[in-house]
This record gives sequence, C-alpha cells and structure tokens, in this order.
Amino acid sequence: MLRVNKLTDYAVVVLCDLLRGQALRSAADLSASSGVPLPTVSKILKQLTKAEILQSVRGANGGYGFARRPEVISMTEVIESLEGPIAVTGCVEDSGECCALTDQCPMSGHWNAVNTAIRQSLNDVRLIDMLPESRFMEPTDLVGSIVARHTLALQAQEGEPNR
Amino acid sequence: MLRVNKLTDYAVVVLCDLLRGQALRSAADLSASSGVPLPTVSKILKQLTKAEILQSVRGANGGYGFARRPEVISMTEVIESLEGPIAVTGCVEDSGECCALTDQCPMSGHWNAVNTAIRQSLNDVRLIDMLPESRFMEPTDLVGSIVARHTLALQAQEGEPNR
DNA sequence: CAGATACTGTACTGTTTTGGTCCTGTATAT
DNA sequence: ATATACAGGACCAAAACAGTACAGTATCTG
Ligand code: FES
Ligand code: FES
Repeated sequence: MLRVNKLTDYAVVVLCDLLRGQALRSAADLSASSGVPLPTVSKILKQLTKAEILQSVRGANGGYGFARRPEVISMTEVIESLEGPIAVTGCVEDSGECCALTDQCPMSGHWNAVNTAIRQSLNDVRLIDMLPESRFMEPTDLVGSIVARHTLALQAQEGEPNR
Repeated sequence: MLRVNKLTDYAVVVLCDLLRGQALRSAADLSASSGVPLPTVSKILKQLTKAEILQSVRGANGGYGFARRPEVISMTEVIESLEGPIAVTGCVEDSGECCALTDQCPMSGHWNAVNTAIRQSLNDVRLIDMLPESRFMEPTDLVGSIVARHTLALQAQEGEPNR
C-alpha cells in the first residue's frame, strides 16, 4: 500500500521526541521516553547518524543530537535515510535495475514522473511538521523556540545550513 | 524504498499496451504482447476490473477494455486498485490500526500530512502520462487521438466522465 | 444444444523483505 | 581502570509478495 517502513515510522517518533528535550540524549533514554525498544531505537539512530541527520557523541554522557537545525530537515531525507533512495520501481533511473521486460517495455523510465511527483511533495513536508503543535506554544513561536533551544544546545561545532 | 508492488508495475505496462490496440483484448493476447506471464496478467486484469478501471466481457471473443476514457484515469486509482488505499503508515486515518505506541505517540495522525502530500501529487499523474509519446504522433495530438480511438472503440455503453 | 473461449474467485506455495535482536569492537569521561 | 555509549555487522523469525493453479461461470459460434 505504498507503505513506509515501520522503522521509518519509529524514526519519526524518536526524532520528534528528540526535538523536545536535551540536545544530547542517549539511545537508552530515547527508548524509554518513546516506548520503542532499545535495540530498535539504536538501529534507527545509527542510520540517521550515517545520513547526517543526527550526530553522535561516544563515551560516557554521550548520545545523539541533531546534526543541523531541525527545521531544515525534510521528510524526504528522513525516509531516504531509512530506506534508501525513493524509487517506486526498479525502472527509475539511478536505481540500477530495470524490470524483467526491459526490451519490450513500452515506457522506459516513465515511472520517473510518478517518482519525482512523490519526491517533490515529500520535500515540502518538514520533520517539524510532524510535531503536534499543541505540546508547544503558539505555532508562530514554534520554530523559533525549537531552533533556539537546539542550536544553543548543539554546542556550536558547525553550521552548514545546507539546503 | 517506498516501492510500489511489482504487480502495479506490470499493471501499468499492460494498461499502456491496452491503450494502443483494439478496445477489447483477451488476457492471453495482452500477455503475449506485453511479455508478462498469463496467470499474472490475468490476476492484474481481474483486480483492475474490480476497481472499475477496466471492464470485462466474458465468453468467446471476450476480453478487457477500459471502463472509461483513459485520460481521466489517475495513477492514484491504478495504484490503489492494486495495493489498497494509499497509507504510508498504519497511523493514517481510515486505515484502521495505529502503531504499537498509540498512547504515548507524540504525533497522532501527523503522518496524514505526508500521506495527503503523496496522494495529491499522484493525482496529477494520469495513466496516459506513462505512455512514451515517441510511439505516437506529436504530443499535442496525443491525447486527442487516443481518446478518439478508444471512445469510438468503446462501443458507447456509457459516459460517466467522473472526476 | 454442444463445444470452445475467456473471465471469476479463491486457495496455495516458495521466495523475498522486513522487523527485531544480539554480539563484538571502539571511543570517551571520570 | 572502569563504566558508559555508540558502531558495525550478523542473524533469525515473521510477514508480505509474486506467481501459479484450478474449479466455476458466462458467452459466443455453429
Ligand atoms: S523496463 Fe523500465 S519501465 Fe519497464
Ligand atoms: S500511534 Fe498513530 S502516529 Fe503513532
């Protein structure tokens, strides 16, 4: 049904959890507060880190935090980091394979239309759009406050507001 | 990777095949000309018929044809007919279930944002957009000619240009 | 009416993907 | 040193999927 992985689902839960709270939270901590079992949370966090959505700090008092300001993170990135490039079929370019009927296939690459359509719309949904505003203050202040808290807490280290 | 079923993939191939050719084609015929094995094609056609995208005629000289003019068929319909309602997670309304963490879930239903985003963009892609124009004439004439051929061939029977 | 054609519905099975867990290794703080 | 935490990868059970098969029904041809 055009489903997103369960892991991706969890990822958003965890990320939202991380969005309000200390800048650095351990996997165990996030597991407890989100209800997702530790090994699973761990797996997710590792992948998000590799995708440079999160950053990690090892050792005692270590944990995970956002690698950049959360409001620049789109759902495309979150989804792609958990399940690889968005490619509705094998026939979409840069996804290697083509379907078994390559030769006679009447529409080489036309799935791209569908694909880019989806990707496009996903780009417009940001991670913070998944947050229930109710738990914060006025929507208008929402972004500002999160950013403030996190960018402060993210003990400097960089900026790269890429994209 | 947010993949669509392989069956859905095939469905589009077959539908495109059906888009150029007689109005009524048997499953065997479509199988031969598309390269997709008969039992599989059959399965697909049955589902498309149930979704009222195609219509079927039983008996000798029977077969499948479009149930309505092809240019009003969106990819949303095609996809949904093959894999049920588009619902990226179990948490989307009218898809029954909610994820295991229902109670503490920090964003009840916020996947809806993603969901409608996808559905919206999919609505803008029509089946005929999947056709390789190259096999026809000028893109400008494309829609018109297909429509002409098929509406003629569709031996009247109705109109319902719904949506 | 007989026989052939072609769709309908459903059930079954092998394969692939996914979800979830665990274990070994490495980095950091106290 | 030792405890804390992340990193990476291997592993297995469960679920979803792809593909096939078959018994049933409708319709056309002659
Ligand atoms: S082989 Fe690429 S669309 Fe079918
Ligand atoms: S329980 Fe519905 S979003 Fe998690």
